[in-house]
Amino acid sequence: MPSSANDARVKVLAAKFEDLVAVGLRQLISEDPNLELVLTDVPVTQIEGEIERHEPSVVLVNFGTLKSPAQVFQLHQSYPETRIVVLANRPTAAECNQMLSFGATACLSKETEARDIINAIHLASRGMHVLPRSAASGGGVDSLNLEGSDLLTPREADVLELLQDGATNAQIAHTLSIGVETVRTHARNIYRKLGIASRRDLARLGRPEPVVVEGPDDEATA
Amino acid sequence: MPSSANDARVKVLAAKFEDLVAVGLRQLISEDPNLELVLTDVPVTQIEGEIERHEPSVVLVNFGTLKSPAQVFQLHQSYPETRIVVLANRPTAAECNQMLSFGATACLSKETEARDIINAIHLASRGMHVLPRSAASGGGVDSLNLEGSDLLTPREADVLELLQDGATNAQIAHTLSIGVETVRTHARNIYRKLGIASRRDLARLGRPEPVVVEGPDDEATA
DNA sequence: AGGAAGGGTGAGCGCGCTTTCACCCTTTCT
DNA sequence: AGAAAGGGTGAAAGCGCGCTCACCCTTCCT
Repeated sequence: MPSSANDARVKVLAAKFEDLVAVGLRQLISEDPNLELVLTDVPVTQIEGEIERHEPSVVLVNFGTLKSPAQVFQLHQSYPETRIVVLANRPTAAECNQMLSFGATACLSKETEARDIINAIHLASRGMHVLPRSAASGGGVDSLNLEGSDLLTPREADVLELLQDGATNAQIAHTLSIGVETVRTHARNIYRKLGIASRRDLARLGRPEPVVVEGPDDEATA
Repeated sequence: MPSSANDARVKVLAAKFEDLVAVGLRQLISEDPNLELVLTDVPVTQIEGEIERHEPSVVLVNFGTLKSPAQVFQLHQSYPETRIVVLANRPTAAECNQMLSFGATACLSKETEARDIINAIHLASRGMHVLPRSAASGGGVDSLNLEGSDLLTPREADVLELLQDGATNAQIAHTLSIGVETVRTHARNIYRKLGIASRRDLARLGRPEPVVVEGPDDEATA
């Protein structure tokens, strides 16, 4: 064996899955001496907290139970060191690419063979991307049009950043030197693309602990 | 009993690599009981023939020694069942995506850890895509622009198909109901994108055995 | 030598996306 | 109730890309 003790076991955290899937994951991961399952059945609302607590290398999330596709984005923003592996039922190429563009490292079908899921976890733990057959390959040179579906435009990314800082539309408009109506348009498109409904969804997704004690503003009124 | 003897060992064929890399590959693959290395050090000009002879599930090709990026495309066209794993020195995201769009199943850096290369071979043998860290992930929602670099447009794919059939520019123009000048423009762009110089390169790439005995024409003058 | 092919450049048209803004409405919070 | 935010629609301008074609040149092959 070239490598056995050069690094600790890969810590894996699994979100909530269907019972059968969860049992299978537990079994498979426990069988691999190089994988360590630190926690399973984590509800989507508590993933951030548990990542903070256990600092896993890989987190397995269930596409079907995500609050929104944007949760992957938020997880990646909050914990860029943690590799996100998305398990979906029958992911389309578009879905996989959206997941990747939101920061996921791998996107797998739940129909994937067990050994391949384990392989993918290993690869993902070291940053490599794994995608199912369907994605990234349509059959030839032509029929290939992944990417570009629900990605944020550069301007939308600008607005998103300020949105995450808690700025109002008027503040964003002033900062970017554009009109408030334009900011509202960008915000609408961001919400639609990220699959959320409001800036409060954004805030909720981004923060592990809500801690909204309704206190006075701290620094926003610079 | 997830899977143990439900399928034969995965047959792997390795193209010509640097000596050290080749030795390492041989050692690694022979260590894996589920992998079978059928042939190594295959020169690029003989890959087609050896694929035909051994029918491997996976072929490892060396990006640096490819005749052109289009060789991957040609291999995929000729043997769609064989998964192509490209090993490159330090592949850029663009290169990896070009390889994928040309039909490769995985694109790896030679710096990849040994166990990950083996994992990737397994995943690739079942059609899953594996990409290095650098590819498919730029950092966030914005800086992400993979794909769309050197892909053929639908019209170019039309022209390529006829080009592969050996049609002249005039015949292609007539078939597609466009002008010869337009065909020449498409052809130029195809050659540039595929990294080749002429339709004869295309023909050479597509045929396992060159058989250019410098003799009289055999079939061109149909 | 003549024809086919290839390389370079540029031009026009159409389509889709991005960015900007405007107007309408409802919902939510204070 | 008023302000902020959100949803829907639409429109105009700009940009890039794909497709089409044209003109110039050189190279290759017979």
